[in-house]
Amino acid sequence: MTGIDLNTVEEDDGVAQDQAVRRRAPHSPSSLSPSVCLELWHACAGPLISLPRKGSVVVYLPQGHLEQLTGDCAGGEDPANGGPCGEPLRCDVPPHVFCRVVDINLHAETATDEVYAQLSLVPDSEELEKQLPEAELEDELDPDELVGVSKTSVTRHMFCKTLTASDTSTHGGFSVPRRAAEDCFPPLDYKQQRPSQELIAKDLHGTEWRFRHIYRGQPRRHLLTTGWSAFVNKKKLVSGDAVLFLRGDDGELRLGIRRAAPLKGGVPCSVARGQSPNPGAFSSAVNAIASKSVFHVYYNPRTRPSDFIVPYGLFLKSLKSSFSIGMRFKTHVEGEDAADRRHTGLITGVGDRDPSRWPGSKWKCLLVRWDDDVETGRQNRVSPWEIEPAGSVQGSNCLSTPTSKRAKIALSSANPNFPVPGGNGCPDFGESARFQKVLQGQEVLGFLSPFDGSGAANPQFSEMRRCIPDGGRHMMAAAAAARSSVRAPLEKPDAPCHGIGFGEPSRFHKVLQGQEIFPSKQPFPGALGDRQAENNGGAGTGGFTSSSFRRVVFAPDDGRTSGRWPPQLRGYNPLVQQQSPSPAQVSSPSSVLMFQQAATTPQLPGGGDSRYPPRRAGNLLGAASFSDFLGMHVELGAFHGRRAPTPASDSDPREDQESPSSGGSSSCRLFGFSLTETCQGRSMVVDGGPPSPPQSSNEVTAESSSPAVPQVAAKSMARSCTKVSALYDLCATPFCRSPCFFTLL
Amino acid sequence: MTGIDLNTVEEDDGVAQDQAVRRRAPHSPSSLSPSVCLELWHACAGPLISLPRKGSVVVYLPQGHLEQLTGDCAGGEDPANGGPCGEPLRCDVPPHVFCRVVDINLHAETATDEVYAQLSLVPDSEELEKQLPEAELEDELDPDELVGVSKTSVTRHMFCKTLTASDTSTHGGFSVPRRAAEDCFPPLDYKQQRPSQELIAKDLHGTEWRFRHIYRGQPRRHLLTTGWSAFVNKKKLVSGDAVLFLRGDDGELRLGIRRAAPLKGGVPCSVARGQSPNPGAFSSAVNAIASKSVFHVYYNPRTRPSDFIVPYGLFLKSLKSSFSIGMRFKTHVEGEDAADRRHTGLITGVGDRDPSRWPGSKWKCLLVRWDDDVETGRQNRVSPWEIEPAGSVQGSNCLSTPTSKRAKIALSSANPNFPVPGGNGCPDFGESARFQKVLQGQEVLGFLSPFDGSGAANPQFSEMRRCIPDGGRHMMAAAAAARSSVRAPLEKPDAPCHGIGFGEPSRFHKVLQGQEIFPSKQPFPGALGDRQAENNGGAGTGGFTSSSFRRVVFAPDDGRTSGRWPPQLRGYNPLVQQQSPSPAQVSSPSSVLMFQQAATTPQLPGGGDSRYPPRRAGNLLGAASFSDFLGMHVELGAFHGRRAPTPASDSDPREDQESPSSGGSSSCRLFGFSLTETCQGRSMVVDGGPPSPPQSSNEVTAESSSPAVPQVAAKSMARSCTKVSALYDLCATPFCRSPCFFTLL
DNA sequence: TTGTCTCCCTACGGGAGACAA
DNA sequence: TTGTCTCCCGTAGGGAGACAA
Repeated sequence: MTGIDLNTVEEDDGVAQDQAVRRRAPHSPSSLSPSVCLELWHACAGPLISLPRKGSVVVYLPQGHLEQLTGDCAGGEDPANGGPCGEPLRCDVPPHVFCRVVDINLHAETATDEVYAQLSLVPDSEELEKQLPEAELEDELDPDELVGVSKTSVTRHMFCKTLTASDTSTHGGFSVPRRAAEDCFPPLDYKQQRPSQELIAKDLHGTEWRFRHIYRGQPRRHLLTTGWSAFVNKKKLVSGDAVLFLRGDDGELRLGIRRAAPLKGGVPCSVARGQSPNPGAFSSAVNAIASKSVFHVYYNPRTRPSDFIVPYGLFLKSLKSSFSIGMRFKTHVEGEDAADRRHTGLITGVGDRDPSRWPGSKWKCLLVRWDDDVETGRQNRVSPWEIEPAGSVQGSNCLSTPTSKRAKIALSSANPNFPVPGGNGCPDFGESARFQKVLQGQEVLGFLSPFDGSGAANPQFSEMRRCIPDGGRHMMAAAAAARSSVRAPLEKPDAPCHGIGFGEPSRFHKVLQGQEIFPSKQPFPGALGDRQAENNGGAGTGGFTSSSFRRVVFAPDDGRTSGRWPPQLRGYNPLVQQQSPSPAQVSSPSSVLMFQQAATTPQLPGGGDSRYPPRRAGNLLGAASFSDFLGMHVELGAFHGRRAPTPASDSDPREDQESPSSGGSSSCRLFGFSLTETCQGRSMVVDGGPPSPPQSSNEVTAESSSPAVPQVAAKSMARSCTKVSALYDLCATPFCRSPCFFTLL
Repeated sequence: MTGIDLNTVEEDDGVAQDQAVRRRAPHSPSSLSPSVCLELWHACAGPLISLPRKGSVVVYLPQGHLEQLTGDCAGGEDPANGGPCGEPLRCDVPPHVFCRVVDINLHAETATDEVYAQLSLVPDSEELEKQLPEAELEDELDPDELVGVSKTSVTRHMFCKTLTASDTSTHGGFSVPRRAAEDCFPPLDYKQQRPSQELIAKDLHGTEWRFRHIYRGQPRRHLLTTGWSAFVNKKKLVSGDAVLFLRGDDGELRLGIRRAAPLKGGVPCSVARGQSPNPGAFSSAVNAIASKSVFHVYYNPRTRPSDFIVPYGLFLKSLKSSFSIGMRFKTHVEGEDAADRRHTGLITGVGDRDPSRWPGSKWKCLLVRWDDDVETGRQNRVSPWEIEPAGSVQGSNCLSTPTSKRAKIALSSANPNFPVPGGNGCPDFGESARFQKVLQGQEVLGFLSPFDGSGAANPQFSEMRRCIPDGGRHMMAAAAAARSSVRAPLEKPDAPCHGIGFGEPSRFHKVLQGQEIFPSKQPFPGALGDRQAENNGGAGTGGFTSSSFRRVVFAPDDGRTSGRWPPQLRGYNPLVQQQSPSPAQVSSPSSVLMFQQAATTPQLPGGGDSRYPPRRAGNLLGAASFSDFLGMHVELGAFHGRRAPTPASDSDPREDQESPSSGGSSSCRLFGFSLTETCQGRSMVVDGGPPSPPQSSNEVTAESSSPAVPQVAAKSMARSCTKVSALYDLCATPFCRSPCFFTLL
């Protein structure tokens, strides 16, 4: 009311009665503007959303597609009925169609702001088959950027808050968490008795929203008042939904929504997306496959994952895996109604789901019996890439055999909910409720302390690697799938695998709910403060020495490129890796999540608010970067879940020293796996030849285009990537199980 | 507030928060309920809306269809560019496809309440060609009911009011015109100090709306208060929109909307109607034609008329008409932006619009130059059925030659805006603004005094009939259409044309705006009152003697069967015709239109409110019946427009005597054309044989199945119908030009 | 630090008669 | 007869500090 242009509640249905309030940005009429909105899109989609990158290869399973389109994927039915075979649909397509992702378009529903993506696929099997032997791992490691992700995107500050009842009530405004306001909003003139300003934020559609931002009350707090209720009403926000603010480097505010539940009563998605009815979608796909032309699938982060589009690497891995009757497995099944749960079961059969139409299809080729039969309606058929072998196995899967070291580490964890760092080769997710939260799409912050600095033994690593079967590699375009054969990929099975810690348990818990604050007004200093130095020496995490390297680490565009190797994994100069800062102090539990990415103007850690010590390297990855880890190729979320939080408390970084995995060595590590040592001491066997350097190496170098970065960094990177690919094979964890949440609406 | 269940303003987008307010009628879940909603549909569509009846034959012009779908109908382009021929669309369909209307489904947009109809067409050329020689006129006169129109539909009372600013303001309710309230709403207990009641009305979707109806104020007036603003908000009504209430015989209230302008910001119609995109619509039509299977076109009363579906009869007539270069014509062109205007022009060329793809097509085969070139964007090509020969003709079109009498009559009109009754054979529309209103879909009440009671000569009629060219009759299913041959339509250009009066000018004006009240709480008495008798003698209009005849006139189902011959024209017993009542006094100008159709309980004209004298026959037709005249076969609106209002003032029926056209003769007349006289003195030349009696004659007789109606009435009717069919041929007036407003969305 | 509550106050809008076209 | 105005009044809801978790 103090001179600020007030927003009024507008009527619905597009009859804008108050044109002055919401103004469409002239430069972004209807599609998403390239840079900021990409970040916003991913922020709204949630960190678990991974998209294949443009140019990557996926496996399209028409059988699964058809089942989903015909609503026949409910599962739990008699497996003998053959699924949707009764229908007179032409299905003269192979069961596995290799496709190249030629385009990815990010969209947001006009009515609901719900984000979705359209993937354009082109059948591409011949080329793939030719390239297979060499391209296999390369493909998994290909660090190309996700399409559309701006490489020049810049530092952003953002926060995400789940709306409270007060936030959505008609009577008040929006209570802005203090640090969020300080970090994302322009500073107020606190000298005034009741400082206030007008904020203008653009949503995904480029529509401007104006809010009065005031700092008042006793005690003082930040509030959005005028304009807020209009926004709530217009977006039909309810308590439980989350809003996120994102500040670009230019100071421009972006505003996103993540709803707790899909907005009811809206236009059906298929209509809103101009999608033809279901049967047509499939037939068009079939036609496109026959003519090797492009077809489209829609990706909705909200809908139940469907695995009829599988990342190439994951599919390869599932082919390599040997699943035999009697083998126990575990997976993560997302029920339609209940929260996500982790389930285990027993493989009771292996066979085609539709022998007549798609013989040899891997789609739902495994018959399983779940341990908890109480929950009916669960599918008794799964696809190989949906599951992973579990603990006590009758079959011969070495993944289930933890090394003695790991077992010891795991046992050292007093809290079963938070397994000790390092985990084991067949990791346990611990208490499932945590993952529940994670899988609901709440934020997961980067708790990956990339490397713990120890160059300890890595035989375990190669050992596990050796166990990965690679049979089925030649079944690529197969109409008949073979059972996987065992193959030893690594000659040195004892690669070290040191885990790194998460934060202290409660914090970890909160973060998994997406409510954690990662406070830091400015990114991390070029020079290390005391606590950082302490971390470097004690916990073995490295600090940064130059902002250019930091930029490599935090490159925000990477933070949006789910399904890709995050820069940290593409290759890492050990020098750089030793300089990761220590984690910042974690604020009290709240429903606010803050993202902190790269800073253009590095600051001393002690600068700003000294109450918040610099964060450690793991945190530096940030939620956005962490979402990379949940991508298709490296489902690092699995690692994440397996990891125990680091014993180091944020309030006392010295606790890092107590981490069993932080042995003080300075080797390059990833989640406790010492990558550098693996590279140094052992040679990796990558299918008949040295690993080809990832394409991205130069790119990353160029990105962090400091002349100080030698070309050798790229080579190191390449080796690291190779190791990571081995890691990837180890990571067929529940997070990997549903790597892509594709759905054709 | 007095115990009535209040409606609250609900939120939009279907998230019904107040379920109690709007309740979906259990028996009409989503489609229109048969009886009441049919009337409501037509009421909402407006009286100018004419649909072909089920089973009738139309001509489908794929060329026009395609042009509309591809947005190529804007016209005004260089005619040499050939239109949309550049596109690679298959067009192996004949230019004229005769189709039978196998189904008509009435719909209403969920979001906007906008009414539309879906027509199901089946190509039917062979049958037609066989039946042509005999079926030609029969088809035109076929009095079958419009599909779905219940023949048992009963008396309804309805009114339509254009909303005022007060009606739509947030501050008040809806001011109900007194007579409307008394006629349509249940009576209030006027003994109370402030009588009120709750009204429940269902809209087109069956949704119930509740309103508090109160009678208060000083002076007293009827108001809808509580619930009204909710309705206004929900329907997004604005000042200028019209609401109509319709009371069924069961007392059930129906509620419709007729918007002044299409609701902006709504869902595109094509989406709302589940219609595939444009190109698909055409190809499906093409396929259906090839396979002689059904296809659908959508009819939207709001959209710009498109003539790619033409009534069979009209098409035939256009084939018979001779259009030659240099001939002047007139038409009614509805501009996209401006109001509807009448235009004249000169035919400058005759030739195929797309010689390569549709040689011989009549579609836009006439090149024209408009008289007023100022308005750009006008199509310089028209189809023959869009125009009519106009005044000064180089060709030999008798229609353009006014009789001396008519000229005299026209001159006798002091007010050029309201030409005297009778008009002339080549009528002038007079001031176009009036017709603007009519064509905007506002109500047009029945000003047709069907027959003036005299059984006088009808030579003029047969003369006109004789003039009907029959060339082109054998071009029916032609892929190559022949140019129509020139032929002298009338041998006696000076046939008498006696007009009958409309109301007094201002009233006429109001009615053309659709705002006239035709007050009468109950239909018209069996016995004539004084004024009625006065009218009968003076103006030559007949009064009714029995309610059964009256029922013929007012049959409500007829009022919904646009595009058919109204019963009055199917055949009329002169005895009956002499008994048409005189017009009731017209109330003061208002924005209310009341419909009064057949009454089950006849009342004395002097009964009820004596301030409102009985109406004359012309008014008795009522708007609903009048809409028949605007149908495809007889676009009587043209006549109507041509007619001058009767000089007889409603307040003084004796003025009828002053009408130059009501010269006291007692001949059977239609809009000044003495039908009986025409029929008697001249023989009709109908293509090698006497005119076959229209099918409708018996039917009408049966409809007015009073035993008092002798069979001779049917014969007389037949003759009248024949005459009318000749009239029809004469009536290729602007109203005829766009007889069907078909559009494929 | 922030969610919720209560108080205060304004604006909106519904209902009524007044008044005039 | 009815469109508009103005008055009256109830209520929704926005903004503020109080208070407590």
